[in-house]
Amino acid sequence: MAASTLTEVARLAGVSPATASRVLNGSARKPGQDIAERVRQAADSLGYIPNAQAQGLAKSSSGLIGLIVHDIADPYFAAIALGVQEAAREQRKMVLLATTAGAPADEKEAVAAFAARRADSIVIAGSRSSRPEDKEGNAELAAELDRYCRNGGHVGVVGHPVVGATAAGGYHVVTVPNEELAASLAAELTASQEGDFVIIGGPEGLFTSDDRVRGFQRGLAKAGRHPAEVLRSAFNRSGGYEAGLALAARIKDARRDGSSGAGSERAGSKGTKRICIFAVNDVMAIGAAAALRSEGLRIPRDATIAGFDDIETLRDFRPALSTVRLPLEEIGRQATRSAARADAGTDDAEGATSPISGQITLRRSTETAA
Amino acid sequence: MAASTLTEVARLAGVSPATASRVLNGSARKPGQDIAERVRQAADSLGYIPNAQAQGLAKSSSGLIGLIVHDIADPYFAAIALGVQEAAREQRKMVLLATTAGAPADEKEAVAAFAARRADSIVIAGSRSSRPEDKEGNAELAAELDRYCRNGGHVGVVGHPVVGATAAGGYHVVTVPNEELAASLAAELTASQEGDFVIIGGPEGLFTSDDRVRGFQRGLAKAGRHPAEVLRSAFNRSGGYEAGLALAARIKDARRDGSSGAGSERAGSKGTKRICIFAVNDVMAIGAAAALRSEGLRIPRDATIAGFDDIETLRDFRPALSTVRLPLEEIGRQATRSAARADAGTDDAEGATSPISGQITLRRSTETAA
DNA sequence: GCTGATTGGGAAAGCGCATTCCCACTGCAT
DNA sequence: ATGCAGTGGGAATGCGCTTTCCCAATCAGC
Repeated sequence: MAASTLTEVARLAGVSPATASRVLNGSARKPGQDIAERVRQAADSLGYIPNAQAQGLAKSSSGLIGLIVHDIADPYFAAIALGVQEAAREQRKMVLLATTAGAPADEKEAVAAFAARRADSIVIAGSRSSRPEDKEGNAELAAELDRYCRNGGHVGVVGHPVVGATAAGGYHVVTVPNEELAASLAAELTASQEGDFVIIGGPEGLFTSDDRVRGFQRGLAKAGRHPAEVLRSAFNRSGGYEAGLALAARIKDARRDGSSGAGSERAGSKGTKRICIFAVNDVMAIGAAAALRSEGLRIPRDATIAGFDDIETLRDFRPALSTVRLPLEEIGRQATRSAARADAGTDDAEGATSPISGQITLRRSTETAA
Repeated sequence: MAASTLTEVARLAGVSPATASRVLNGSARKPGQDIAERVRQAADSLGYIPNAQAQGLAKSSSGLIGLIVHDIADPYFAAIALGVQEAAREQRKMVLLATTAGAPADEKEAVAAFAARRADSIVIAGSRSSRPEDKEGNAELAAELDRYCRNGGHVGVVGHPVVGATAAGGYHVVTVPNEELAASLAAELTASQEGDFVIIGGPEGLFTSDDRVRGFQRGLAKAGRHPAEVLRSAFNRSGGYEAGLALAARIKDARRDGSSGAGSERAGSKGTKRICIFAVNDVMAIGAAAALRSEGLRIPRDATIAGFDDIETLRDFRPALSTVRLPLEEIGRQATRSAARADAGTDDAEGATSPISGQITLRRSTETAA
């Protein structure tokens, strides 16, 4: 038994397909009460479900929102995805998910697939990169996105504008003040941290990471500190772990070198106060913390550490992680809404979404009292 | 500029749409080399992207896989989603995501939406429930799923069969041996835990939760322990937290009552050894642990605790959580594959996926040495 | 009671593609 | 030279729906 069609419903109700269509799927013209009733009854006696593909073809709009993330299992993206999902629901649309591991080539492919499905809008989360090896991929991605926009699509971008995008009206970026927030974080930290700062960053060229690094350095400079050394590794937990391992070795070395003095200074003498680590995201921070711990170092005793994002699942981590809270769900919602609003032709200035802001959240991992 | 169509490409290449279709989208008939080349050039000079909706309409298959989860931000579901995503990619399909908070009514709606989009298969993760208030919703959900199956759809179910499903060939359940694993966990725990066991479960009627509770009790019984008391609360972190708060109070009371004796016994005398808490999933366990900690209790000193799932993001939690490792990604993959295989008409017995198994993983949170 | 405006329903033309059917042509064997 | 299978391309149909256009019937206004 194949799914029943509008025509069957119409026949059963004794009306034309046109009329059936008008009553079942909101049309401007409302058929008479009696007829409408007949059609409706016929419809659910047959268990009629409209074929969205056909509807889409006819109306040329699909009710689909494409979402591109690096990794849906990463809580950062999962939170954004939840927001997107909610916004989609408001618009009575469904979301098509693509995970790309951040590879521009895959992202391009995803965009093409979304375009093929005539997604009404697409939301692209996850940092763009400007790494040389991604250059070509980025260009293709931008071209694909541009084409999508020129064909009437709208894309909501989380964070940074897409590199090389030229289609004017199609892009709607939700700006996340990564740099400012990182600067503020640095400012607050300098108040309590006496030792040197070290930054664990993602690969160079990853915008989100670069912004946060830059902001943090700026904050340090403003506070009269010298710039932090920057360790680069993968933008995930294991990246953080690796960097953490390197730092652990260094901390231990420093301690050994200076261990001649009395035991009053906890992290060696020689002017080397306890270092403060800033990892550009929470997941990396957790990885780094795990590495330190595995090397017998304790936080905040032997080193302090701060992250970024304030991932909900990680809030129960101990010592509680100092970080910058970002309204991830809201970010996802806004990206989705802004793209949709433009899609609907509503004036973008009207009901513009409030700018994203974050909140410095100092917790145990950077306490210096102990 | 609207997206270009097959017809335009054909015209530019000087061939008929039929031929263009044959060369651009794999058909049984392969046009000649020269013509194929002409068409392909025309296609990408126009930036042609096939309209998947139209293709779907014509072929009546959409290349879509519907995925239903309770909450994509829950790491459990996120991990499954990742597996589904991977399997979808193998099949060159895209996944449509729906989050339903576990409400059968929403799930029914999601199924209908998937059916409307003619999803080739749908994967439904997240525990079904048999709670009385969900009864009606469940029936409707089952009806909707049945209808979807009768219309040729295939559904992959994670965990428990859908209640009330009658369509024979359409369902493919990936069985997770929750009960057995919980029993094994109990068995292993009884070896080291001397005190009473307490179970923090989800709402009664949630299959996953019920299975784990039942299995755990069975394991206890087998080891000659008396059944654990079962505390019920929400199947998420805050549920665990609440229950944890209640337990904390109880532990403190017990300790106060028996605090007359010498300080050698850590958790009061009076025969009340330190209790062992089994939370039916990791997230709840973390919540409970947080509650205990907030009440000044320490794990495993004042109480031990174990979870279930071995959520990756939670592995860095300290004390490390004893739990049961479940191959969540693999579960997602299998659910997706089994539904797809049936869809493709491949013999299901052939290349049948290996049964899911878990692994008891004891860590610090249940250590009794300290 | 007649005209013009309005309403309410149906017929039909696509939306973009796959696919079946048909036809012209080639190459081979007879 | 003639017939045949085989090959490669095009015409046409239909997937299920929306929407424009058209037409009959109703209503108001004079």
